[in-house]
Amino acid sequence: MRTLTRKGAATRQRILEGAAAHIREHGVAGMTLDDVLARTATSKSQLFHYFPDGREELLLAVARFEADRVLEDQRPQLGDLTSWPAWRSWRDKVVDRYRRQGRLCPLNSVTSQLGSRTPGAQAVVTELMHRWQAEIATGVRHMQEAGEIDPGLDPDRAAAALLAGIQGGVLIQMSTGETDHLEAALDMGIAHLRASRLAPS
Amino acid sequence: MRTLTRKGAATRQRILEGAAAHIREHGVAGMTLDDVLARTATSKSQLFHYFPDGREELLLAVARFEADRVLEDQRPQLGDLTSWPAWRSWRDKVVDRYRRQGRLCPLNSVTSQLGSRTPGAQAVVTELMHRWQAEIATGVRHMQEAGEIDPGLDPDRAAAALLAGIQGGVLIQMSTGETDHLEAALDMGIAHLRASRLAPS
DNA sequence: GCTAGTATGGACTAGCGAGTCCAGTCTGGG
DNA sequence: CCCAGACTGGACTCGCTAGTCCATACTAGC
Repeated sequence: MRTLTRKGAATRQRILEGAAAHIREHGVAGMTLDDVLARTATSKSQLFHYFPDGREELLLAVARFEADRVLEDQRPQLGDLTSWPAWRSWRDKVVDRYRRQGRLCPLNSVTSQLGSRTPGAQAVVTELMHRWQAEIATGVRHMQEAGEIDPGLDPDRAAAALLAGIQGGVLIQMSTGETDHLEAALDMGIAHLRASRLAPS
Repeated sequence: MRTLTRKGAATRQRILEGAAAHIREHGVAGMTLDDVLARTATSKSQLFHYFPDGREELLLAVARFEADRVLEDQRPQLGDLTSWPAWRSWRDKVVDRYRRQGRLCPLNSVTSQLGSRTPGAQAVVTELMHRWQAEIATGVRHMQEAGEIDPGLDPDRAAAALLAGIQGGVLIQMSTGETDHLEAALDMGIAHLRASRLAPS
């Protein structure tokens, strides 16, 4: 696997995306290597050729793949939180994204499977959270500069709280199937930011 | 298993608690039936005697066991959210509980393992969330009656948002090991309630 | 202290699924 | 056109683990 030909890269990608798709449908526990092979019309030797450490390496690759999608799916809104309508638009996009995704969260599934053993999975999630939080915080700072949010409010902490609300909303959705909590958390978080200018907390 | 003698009930309980303990330490994926047997000094036949459906039934029982603990661990504060210091005290208790628990969340672990297959696991979590949210909402109503929270605010929705923040904070803690997000979410949620009287959102 | 039902021990099975291996095919640079 | 190295097919091993089975030991009510 030192060098990949075009054909090889394509096969590797096919396996990766096939695994990701299967996990989105059946969860990690419901994914066997043979499932992926059948679905992607590949063979054992190919899988182990491109992912020498087997299942674990594949799962980690899927985690990275899914983590990248998360922020991308929020663009361009996430990077442009410069007005209240923009915040609203972002909020709607987040809700919509997770409503579409349904009850299974690939990332949560993967990380809770790989668990604490491998540092890799945790690292992927941690980095995702940091980047996500940073982008929200940037939005908060924009609004502070525009005089729309109390300048005394800590942008990182506000972003942390908002992010936690999103995560929890999605988590609850996985059990209930409803996005009520996600929406409530986002709305309350944003409402708090808007209100801060009037009544600093 | 129609009737249990005292001895039988004790054995069943030992198995259940042993499984719960093992899961808290190693996660569901890291739990095999033999692990539980070794740990609880019981035999296969006993396990299947008390949990005829085997692993799945045991896991479900553990889920119920853990779900019960969650709310109990927040008492008496959770049931007495009648003043701002009481809210603060509850907030501290929640943070402390999850800080102690560390990076592994048994419930999340179990449900994401049992996954969507069995309706049981989802039901356990859903019911826990409902009860939790209801208790928070009751606290909000108390404060509204005391004139400490804007009466125009929807208590259930506020409780939903706060609950989502908690869940997300805990989820993030599972990756990062830090309770920062949990604390930020709780603090922001409560701050928003307090501020609502001054500046209704 | 009899006996019906409960509790327990532990060997055994069966099947799944990850990972190995080797033999054969393709590809691209020289 | 040649050959080193990338790519592919698929049979095979092997460990692990859930679940079964039967023989035995206990217990409680009568």
